[in-house]
Amino acid sequence: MPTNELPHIDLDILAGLLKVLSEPKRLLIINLLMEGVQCNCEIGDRLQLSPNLISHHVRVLREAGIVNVERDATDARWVYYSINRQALGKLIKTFGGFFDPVRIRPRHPNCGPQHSLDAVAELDAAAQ
Amino acid sequence: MPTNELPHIDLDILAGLLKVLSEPKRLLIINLLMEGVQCNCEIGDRLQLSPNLISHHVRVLREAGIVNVERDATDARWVYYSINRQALGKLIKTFGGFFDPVRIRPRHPNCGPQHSLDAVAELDAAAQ
DNA sequence: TATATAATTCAACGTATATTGAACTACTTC
DNA sequence: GAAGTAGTTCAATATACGTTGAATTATATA
Repeated sequence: MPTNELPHIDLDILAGLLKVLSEPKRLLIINLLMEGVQCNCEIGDRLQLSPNLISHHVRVLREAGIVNVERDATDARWVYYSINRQALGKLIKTFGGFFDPVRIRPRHPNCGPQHSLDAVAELDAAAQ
Repeated sequence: MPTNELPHIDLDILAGLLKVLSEPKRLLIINLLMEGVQCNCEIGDRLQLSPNLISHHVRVLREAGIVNVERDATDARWVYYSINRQALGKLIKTFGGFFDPVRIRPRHPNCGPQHSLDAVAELDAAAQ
């Protein structure tokens, strides 16, 4: 009886993604990238963070598929970060799907004192 | 120059919420609660978790405002958990607002070799 | 070739937190 | 009142991870 399970949502993967996004500085970096900022140095200036710390956070974001990284064609010392649009779209779709309040079903106690009052629960369910 | 900041989104608070949700077992608990399950014991049976561990995770969810807790009226030993619909609605709204791909603006390098090509970038921006 | 620069990698540290078992609280039932 | 039950709290442990400074890599310039 798999009841109301969502199709194709691996909660371990979702948890991993959310963990990546649960870091304030990473959210700040994402916010800057969405504004069009792109290189390590400017992020460092705007957020007052050391380059290696930014590298660390961007690496986490990149490995999660949220951020793309590419080097400048004319001067390969510079690296440009950008948001992975597709990944972001998939993310909010998965997130919104799992946490959608519409999924919440009426209570159905299978133990405790309320268990014997199942009939009442059923009425409750019918009434929504 | 606050550029493209979202209105009324505190990234620290959002990060804190996502951290709460970045735990696989907590997502499993939320999933069960959405299915109508409600008491500690059944969650323990379904997820094979010890009662104290469930208490811990539910406490985190409760303190984040995601889960409601109430005791049985006739037998106060039993406690019923439920999802806070309103909190969930606000959550997906905030999440979807912040990570919405529509927010992604064209790159605008303020440093690096591309910086001198600002005119090109402006054209890019105009072309969207 | 030597120096400078942008970014990454590495090692070390401190903190936060999931997990576990035991003790405890509140309540019910016998 | 004694025993049992549902759940919580506590103390201890282990692990994960953000942060820092130093070392390293790769590239460009003088």
